[in-house]
Amino acid sequence: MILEEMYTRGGIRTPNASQIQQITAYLSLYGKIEGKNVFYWFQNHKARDRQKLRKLLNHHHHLLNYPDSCPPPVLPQVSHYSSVGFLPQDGVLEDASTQTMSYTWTVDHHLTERCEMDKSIMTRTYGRDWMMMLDVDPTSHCCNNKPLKTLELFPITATGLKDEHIPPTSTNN
Amino acid sequence: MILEEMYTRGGIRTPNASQIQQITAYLSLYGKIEGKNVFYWFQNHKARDRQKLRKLLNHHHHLLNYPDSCPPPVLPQVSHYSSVGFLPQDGVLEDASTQTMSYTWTVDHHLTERCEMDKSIMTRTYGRDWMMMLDVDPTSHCCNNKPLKTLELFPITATGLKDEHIPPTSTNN
DNA sequence: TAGATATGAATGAATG
DNA sequence: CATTCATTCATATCTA
Repeated sequence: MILEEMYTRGGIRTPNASQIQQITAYLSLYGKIEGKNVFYWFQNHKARDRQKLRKLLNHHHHLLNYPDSCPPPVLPQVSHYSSVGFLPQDGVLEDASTQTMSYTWTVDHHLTERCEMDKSIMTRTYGRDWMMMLDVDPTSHCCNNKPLKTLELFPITATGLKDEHIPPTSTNN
Repeated sequence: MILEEMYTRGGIRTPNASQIQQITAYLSLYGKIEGKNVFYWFQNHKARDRQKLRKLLNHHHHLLNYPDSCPPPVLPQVSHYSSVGFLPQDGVLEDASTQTMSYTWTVDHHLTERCEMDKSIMTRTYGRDWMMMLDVDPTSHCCNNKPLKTLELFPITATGLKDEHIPPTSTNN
């Protein structure tokens, strides 16, 4: 948590030897620790942080450039469901959203079929980072042949629980 | 990320069966997924969130009750080092010279200076030599012959280093 | 429910 | 800095 603070609030990304020494000295108050630990921590943290960001930007990129050519690899236009009551903790999701959401997804799905260069684009833009590719389910890239039956799945029936093997659903909320 | 959005921005913590179904249906656009996956995701996320918070609060508790009887279990008052130039990415870290935290750092600085035989070199090299410096624990290796004054500032009793042991004692729930 | 075990994710440690 | 590899964690899951 301390390092996290230094990283996030302090903005430290690549501490130099001197900084590492001091940080190490400070942290050693809590237990055995070496400079390399601190070094690796920052290196890993920065890398994974950046990776996360890139992933995000990549998806954002898709949304901006192919808003209706394929389903967003990750984030489904927040504006969509948020304005449709998708996010609200409550049960708005239950009724009202069903229709609207269905609509959105339907659209996405329709357009899905045209997205084939998706991967190539990704590769072209972030070729070196294949790790990002793992985000997309290979079996259903963005153009899987899943029928647009999503809508039909919505008719939610409380009974569906068992079928899904959903563990004890604390019906609270 | 979609789930994260729902959790954070949407405030969804414990989706009910119905919600889970819809979320699952939506996510299924990206690949194979079952309701239980969504269910578990929220369970995990919430649990981890709670745990993180608990830990944080616990530390704060320590800080508030034993401000000078033991080393700060976690965060060394952000406000302090942030206003003292502790965090800044640059090298401001070097000239720590202020209040509370400063003490620690000032002392640390002194200490680090003693074990600085090849520090300057690596600072420039940034190669294998650079890492070598990090391999040693500043408090126990090159400077272990000199009692850490820092410790005196934080009267650490015996192995107070690991008071952090907070096993999954999920007393509640 | 309390163990025992399997497993995905996170993260430390390296390597080139 | 991108990747890889090994552990650790925290469940998910199964069983008595």
